[in-house]
Amino acid sequence: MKNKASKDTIQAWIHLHRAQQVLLEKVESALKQAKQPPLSWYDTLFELSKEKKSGLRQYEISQKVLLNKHNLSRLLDRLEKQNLVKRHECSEDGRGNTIIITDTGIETLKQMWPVYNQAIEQHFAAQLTPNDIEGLSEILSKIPS
Amino acid sequence: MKNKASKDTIQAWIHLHRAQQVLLEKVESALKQAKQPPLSWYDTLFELSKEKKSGLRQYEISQKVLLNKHNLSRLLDRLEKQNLVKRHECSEDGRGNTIIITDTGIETLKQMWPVYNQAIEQHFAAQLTPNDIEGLSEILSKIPS
DNA sequence: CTATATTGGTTGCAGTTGCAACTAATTGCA
DNA sequence: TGCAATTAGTTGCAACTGCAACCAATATAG
Repeated sequence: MKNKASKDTIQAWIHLHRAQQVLLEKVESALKQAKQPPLSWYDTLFELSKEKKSGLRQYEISQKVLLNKHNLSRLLDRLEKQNLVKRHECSEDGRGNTIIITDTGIETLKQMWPVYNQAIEQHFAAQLTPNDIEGLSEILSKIPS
Repeated sequence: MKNKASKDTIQAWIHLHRAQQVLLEKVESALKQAKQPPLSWYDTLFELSKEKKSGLRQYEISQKVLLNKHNLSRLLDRLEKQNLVKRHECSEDGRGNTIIITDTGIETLKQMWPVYNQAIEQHFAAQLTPNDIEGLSEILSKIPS
């Protein structure tokens, strides 16, 4: 197996690393400026909104948003304190709980989206051609989770 | 100005976001497993190693590694405590200091690189074709810092 | 059916980050 | 020159993250 990355690879890696760092910073600061919660709240609420009725188990959210269980548990504490989600007892598994988004949670999502969306458009999409975007998507989808 | 991102854009954004999250996690955990310091140390030491003789001012490092000054100052505290860098008084500007990498710092960099390199190769490059890599690089270089 | 291993989730602690306030030196401009 | 504005860097505090230890419930194996 190859284990030494070529010059090109390193270059691409650096660009990826840097682009993501820059973009994340812009998105977070756009959210902050609009007095909205951070991106991680969005990601979590978004996953929950797709299962509005049945909710999700913590380990499911954890996989989807790539947050380890410790931090997710505490993120949910914060979300719950703001009434954005609610922990319900889980009938099939006495250890766990089912997380369900509240109406306030849905509302928050709705308020965050335009800010998030606008930041993506401005700092990401506006810098690229439609072709670039399609290519990027295709290439990056090959990286396994 | 457009401010609403298309479906394709969002898809690409999600892939970018996720790929980077996954890759960063793999690299960090490879470093940790090899008992090496985190990536941010590498980035900083690397920039300093390019100016081994003259060193860099904190604000210069800050721009290069995209770390704000508060955090950089404390990162340097940690590096200095490990004797990887040294803060020298700056003759041209009494407020600032010049950071210079030590031999131990260079050594650390040398030890980290194979681990880092191998992780990039395995989790990133090995998943893509050379064409992908070149394309990715070209596209992402358009995102301004 | 019991003992053990595994899994889902929480908690305490130490380390890191972000923010705001601060000091000190430098620059700019009247 | 002399005073306000800016810049370089540090520090205190609160929030967040990672890690290890932990509890409780379920799955598994003898």
